[in-house]
Amino acid sequence: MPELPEVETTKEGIKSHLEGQTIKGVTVRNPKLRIPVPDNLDQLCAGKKIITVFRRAKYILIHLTKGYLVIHLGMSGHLRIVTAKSEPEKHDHILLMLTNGVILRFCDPRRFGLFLYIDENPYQHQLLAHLGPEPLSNEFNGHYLRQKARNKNKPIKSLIMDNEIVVGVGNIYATESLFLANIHPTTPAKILSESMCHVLATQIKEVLKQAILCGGTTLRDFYAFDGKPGYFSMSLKVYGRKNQPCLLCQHPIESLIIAGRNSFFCPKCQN
DNA sequence: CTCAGATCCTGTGCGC
DNA sequence: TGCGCACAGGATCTGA
Repeated sequence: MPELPEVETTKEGIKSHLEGQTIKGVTVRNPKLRIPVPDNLDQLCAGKKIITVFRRAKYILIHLTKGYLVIHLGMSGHLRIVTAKSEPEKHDHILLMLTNGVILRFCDPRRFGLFLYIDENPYQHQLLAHLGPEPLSNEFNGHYLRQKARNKNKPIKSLIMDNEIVVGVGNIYATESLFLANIHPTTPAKILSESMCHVLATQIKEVLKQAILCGGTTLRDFYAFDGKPGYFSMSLKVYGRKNQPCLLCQHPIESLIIAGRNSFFCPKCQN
């Protein structure tokens, strides 16, 4: 489900409900996630205060008076702010209860997500230590992308979805930004000129910014902290539009599997 | 090292 | 209406 805009929307939504509050306790209803939830999570969290809530890549980080919670939504996860009387449902695996009666609920049907506690600086943790730059930072630009692409033979779509190159660009936004940049998704990364890399980096930033403004993309199961969908799906230009006319030239949109992921493109506009 | 493919898991949506 | 199959927004591991 979530790419960077959805995670950003979630983080922004829960932030004000959590910061400054104290954790009463944690209920783990199902610890079986991509990495098992620590079985002493309740002891690790109870009584601690939440200092800040922030995001790095697709991870949501909760800085406690001591230690951090590291949350990843995987493919199908979402977080929701609810009140104590709200009954948890089947896939609500973790309930983080605050002393003021508010509960943060972690729901993840496919269980590809994560909910961990770490003591150390999260940026040094195994999961985050090797991540590339944030796509909306100045560090990520055409020159940087060209340097990373120049010796890579793999499709440009796979390159921009590689978290060590740039974080947060998943299948939808990789597909959309390549369309906006007029670059065919299977183009070997190394043949892209610096100016094409500049256009691509610019379009990645644009499409992510627009999606964040819309509250993310809801295709099927993404809902924000308050249960509302994201509206960027209205703005998708190629994703999911196989056989429909290209919005620029009317040629039917085609699809291809690239590195196991469905990819949509206009063969005329993206040559 | 580089890249493609399989894999973890459940729900949904489609075709028969 | 019911059933089975293909597919889904991610990330990591394996092996060619």
